This record gives sequence, structure tokens and C-alpha cells, in this order.
Amino acid sequence: MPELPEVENVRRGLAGTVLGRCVVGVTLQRLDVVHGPSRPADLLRGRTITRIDRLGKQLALVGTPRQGPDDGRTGPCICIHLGMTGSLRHYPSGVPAPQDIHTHVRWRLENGGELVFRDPRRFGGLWTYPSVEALDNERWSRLGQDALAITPRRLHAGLQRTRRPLKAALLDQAVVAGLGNIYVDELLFACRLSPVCPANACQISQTTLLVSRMRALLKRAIRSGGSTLRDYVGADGRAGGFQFRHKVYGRTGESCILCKDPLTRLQVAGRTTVYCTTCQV
DNA sequence: CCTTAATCCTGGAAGC
DNA sequence: TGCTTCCAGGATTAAG
Repeated sequence: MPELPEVENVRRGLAGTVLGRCVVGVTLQRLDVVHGPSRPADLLRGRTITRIDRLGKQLALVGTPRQGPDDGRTGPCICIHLGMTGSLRHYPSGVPAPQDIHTHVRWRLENGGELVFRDPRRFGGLWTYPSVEALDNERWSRLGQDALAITPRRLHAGLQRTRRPLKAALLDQAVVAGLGNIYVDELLFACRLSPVCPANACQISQTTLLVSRMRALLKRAIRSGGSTLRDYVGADGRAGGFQFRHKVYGRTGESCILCKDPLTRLQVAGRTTVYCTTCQV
């Protein structure tokens, strides 16, 4: 469920709390949530967190370089995907962090604070890389442009390549990175486009509309702290508020805010989809 | 090419 | 009330 707005919200929360802090200790409670080397040093122990990047729904914590700060190399990094139920929370000094079975990784910070990765369902995980370049080459190169940065021409090229339903293409992280089930449904409604029309039937004018409405939608969602359906909370533990602004997602059978017809639910590319058959064509 | 289903997994909700 | 069943979904993979 954490899609781009939720992950961006977490990134901003961490930027204000763990960025610039040194990791003095790491506790790995569950080894199988880490992919790649999982020695403490590979989980940034002894390093200062110098960057927190995001591409689509994924985050990267970057540590200080192994050879010292000025030799031009980037430091080791951890890519974090929250999956459906993952959370990345900061607990200030004096606030007890959870220690239950779903708490998988804890980073102890120099100032007494703690960063905690918790994920009951474990669809999420951590991937360790020796450098940002390695992360880019081995993992992030497979993703499309970030949904907040993609250009109409890049999106259009991605959509032209396939006859899959438009919704399926927009969910494909290789086409555009960051959209999930909630925001795709909301975006298609905002553009009055049918989720089932073939992606390559999109005119350039429609792709341009998709890009501008996508930016507006995601920015508004970020401003509201993201959507909390059940599990999502920001780095500070607070729930989002954008779920109250959803116009189609989760509103099957309720009336369309434009035409009052009941919203239709169907499966597209295996995913529950809600849309207005009258307004979205 | 495309879709569907299975896979990973837990917990909340619905059904009996 | 208590049990079972279903369902939610991000990403990947295999099968049809």
C-alpha cells in the first residue's frame, strides 16, 4: 500500500531525523528480510547516513564512503521496499521502540534515537549494495522514471509499446515508477480515462493530461500525509489523511461525484479496479 | 503478446 | 461466540 506519496512522506520524515546521524549499532532480528550481504557493516553500522533517496516506491539510505569522505566514491547503501505493510519509523531518544516479532531491523543512532523497519507481511525487504552506482545499475535501472519527474514523451513511449489495459501499464514500475492500485484508479478518474482501454490507444494529448494530473494528484496526496487504509504510518508514526479524499478507490457501488451513477468494480490485470463507466471512457 | 494464477505473508472482516 | 474462509496487494515467475 505504500505508494509514491506514502514513501515520499517517509523519506521526508527520515530526512528530518536520521539524516546526518551516525549508526552506532544494528540489530537484525530476521535475516531473511535482507537480500544481499547482511553483515552489520553492510547495514551501515559505523557510518553516517548522508543521503536518503527515493525512486518510485523504493528508498535508499546511503552511508559515508568506506575510504573517507573525499575520494569521490559513494558509500554503501541500503535499498528499502515497504511492500504492503512495511513501515520505517524513527523513535527519538527515550521513546521505546517495538520489539515484537514483526520488527525485523533496528538501527541505533548516535543521539540515542532508533530507526526501525517493521513489516508483518514481509512483502517488503532490504537490499544491500556497496555503492549508489551498484544500486542504480543492478536494481533501479529496471524502473521507469519517477512518477513525479516523468516527461509526457517518456510516458507516451512506454504506453505506445503495449496493448495491455491502460491501468496495467500504469501499474508497471518499468513504465513509470511509483503508482500502485490506489493512485492509478484515482488518476484515471481524474483524467476521465477508462482503465481498460488499450495503453497504446492513448493520444499524446491524453498522455500529457495523465502526466499533469498525476503530478497534481501525487503532490496533493503527499501534502495530506498519504493514504492510510490500515497499516501505513509515516516515519513519525502518524497516519495519513488522503484516504478521505479518494474519489473512486474503495467506493464500489457508491455514486460518482460527477454523474451520480454507481461506481463499477472489476478486475483489471488481476487487481481490483473501481471506476465510473459513464465518466471514464 | 497477453492474461491468469501461484508465490511470498498476516490479520481483519465476513460468513456460517 | 468460534470457527473457517476470503481478501487485501507489490512484485516476480511460471503456465496457458
